[in-house]
Amino acid sequence: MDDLDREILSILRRDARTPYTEIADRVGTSEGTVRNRVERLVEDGVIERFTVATRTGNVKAMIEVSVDVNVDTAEVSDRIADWQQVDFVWQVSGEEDIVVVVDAADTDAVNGLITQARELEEVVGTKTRLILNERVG
Amino acid sequence: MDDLDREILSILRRDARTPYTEIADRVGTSEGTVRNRVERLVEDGVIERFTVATRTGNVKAMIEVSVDVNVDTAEVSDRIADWQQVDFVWQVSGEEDIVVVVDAADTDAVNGLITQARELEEVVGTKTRLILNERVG
DNA sequence: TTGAGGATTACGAAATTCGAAACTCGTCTT
DNA sequence: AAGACGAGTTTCGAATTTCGTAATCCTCAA
Repeated sequence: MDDLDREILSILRRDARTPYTEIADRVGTSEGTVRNRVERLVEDGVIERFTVATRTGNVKAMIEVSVDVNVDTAEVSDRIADWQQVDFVWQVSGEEDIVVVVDAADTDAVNGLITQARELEEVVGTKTRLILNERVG
Repeated sequence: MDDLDREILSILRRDARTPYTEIADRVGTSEGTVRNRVERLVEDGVIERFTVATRTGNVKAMIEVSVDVNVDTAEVSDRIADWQQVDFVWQVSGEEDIVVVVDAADTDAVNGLITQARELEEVVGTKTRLILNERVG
């Protein structure tokens, strides 16, 4: 992981469809080198996957979920991850145990998801933040 | 957003480098249609961007940042987004104002980022959660 | 100096993307 | 009912990108 790798990653984070040829021009090397590097980054697990960031709805939100003690947090996370409109589920340290990032049609839909979470046996509380704006690093 | 769009999206979420030709075969249509659809999805903002999910370090964390009143939160977010190791910066509603998702080499590096945040004039406090596990919806 | 191993570059072939024209199919108008 | 129209789809050749592989370059150690 040298600076060249980091430059390539930063280009791919912003647009993963940038051709190797263009990346090569921008970082001052050859297409083959960019290709080798990207292959190695995937191989090493630095690049977990090529994907698309979507916004199918109009509202994104973080729902911080507290679960009861003696609950299998991983199992609850799995169930939540299956819900439509859920982008990510993180198990986290701190006051709450699970953070759910959702992409919903509107605030009503967010509310529905919160309700759905609170209705789970294992869940003892939720705290929600609307995501007003997103930047990529 | 019909079922065909959703099928295409679900393929791209798993591997955004899947060629149009292959997507077309898998969903039973032509390359041109897949191309038109993807272009429209990007146009409409359903696909925000093509990107790579990375894990350059061993620790991911969320740093919740509170800024002073009368501070331009967007501007602070911009500055933070430029830091190495930062994946996302969200402006959020709720107790804190900004959530920073970072991907760091180790807990020391996370600590460094927290310090860096707290050293900003505008920042009045931070609260950090380690991300122990991530699932995709 | 020489050789080995790894990274980089070069280059032709294969695959993919792209632009644009042709086509399909339902709907509206007369 | 015929014709016109528009949105979406398909087709196809050209341009671009990716891919496989062989040659070259570098650096370090003996």
